[in-house]
Amino acid sequence: MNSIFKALADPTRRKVLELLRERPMTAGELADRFPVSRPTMSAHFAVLKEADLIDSLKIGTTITYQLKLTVLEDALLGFARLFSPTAEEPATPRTDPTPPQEGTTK
Amino acid sequence: MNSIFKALADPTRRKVLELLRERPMTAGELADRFPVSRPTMSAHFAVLKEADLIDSLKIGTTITYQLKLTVLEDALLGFARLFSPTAEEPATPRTDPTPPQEGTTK
DNA sequence: ACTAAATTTCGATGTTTAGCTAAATATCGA
DNA sequence: TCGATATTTAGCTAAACATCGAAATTTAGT
Repeated sequence: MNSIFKALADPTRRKVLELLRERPMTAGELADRFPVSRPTMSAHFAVLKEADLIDSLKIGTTITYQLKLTVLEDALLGFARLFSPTAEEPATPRTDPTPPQEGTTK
Repeated sequence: MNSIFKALADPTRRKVLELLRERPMTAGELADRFPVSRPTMSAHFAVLKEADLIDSLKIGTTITYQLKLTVLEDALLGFARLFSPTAEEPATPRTDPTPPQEGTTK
């Protein structure tokens, strides 16, 4: 829980999550969109993964990252609900967009 | 916006916000509930204030802090909505709990 | 086996942050 | 004005963090 907020505290990482909202992307693809080095991006990915906000799937030499939407939402809404228990309901009983898949890169 | 997430990244600060959810409290009152020194708590208050998440009102020697609920909610839900535009609506058109008050301590 | 490509790990550096104690500031009540 | 109380500022240390370039790792293709 703390790790999620820590992960969200950095603008680069938030942007990464936003990019992954649309579709999964490879590490290189993501890195190309930021003005920092690849090792730096790699570290950001590690933080996001540590927080369980993304999944990684290795295919050949490339690693594809995918947003774990439900984890992010549960954390955000769970926290928000702490402050206004009446307000935000679970709302969309979403059909889990995470397909059976455990590609957690070894 | 970044300052808000930075502020939320620390567990002590999140707890402070939770305490203020119920009612405004003085700096000393809050400090008594944490196992850290008053100066340290003061620094946390400064971060929360910098992020515009709390208001301070000085009466005599004591400073009362109050949660700015709408700021917190707007940030949280605004960000959450980035990821599932369909899901969470503004919901409760809340009657602003912040009374006309500009006690921003000097 | 060799080479190229994608990504991470390693080691170093500068910045930020949380924490402390001690001192300063402000306000109240006597 | 004095003394007590509430809070912050100042000055510090230690740990955490973001960043880099260079090297290591892994895999694909020839």
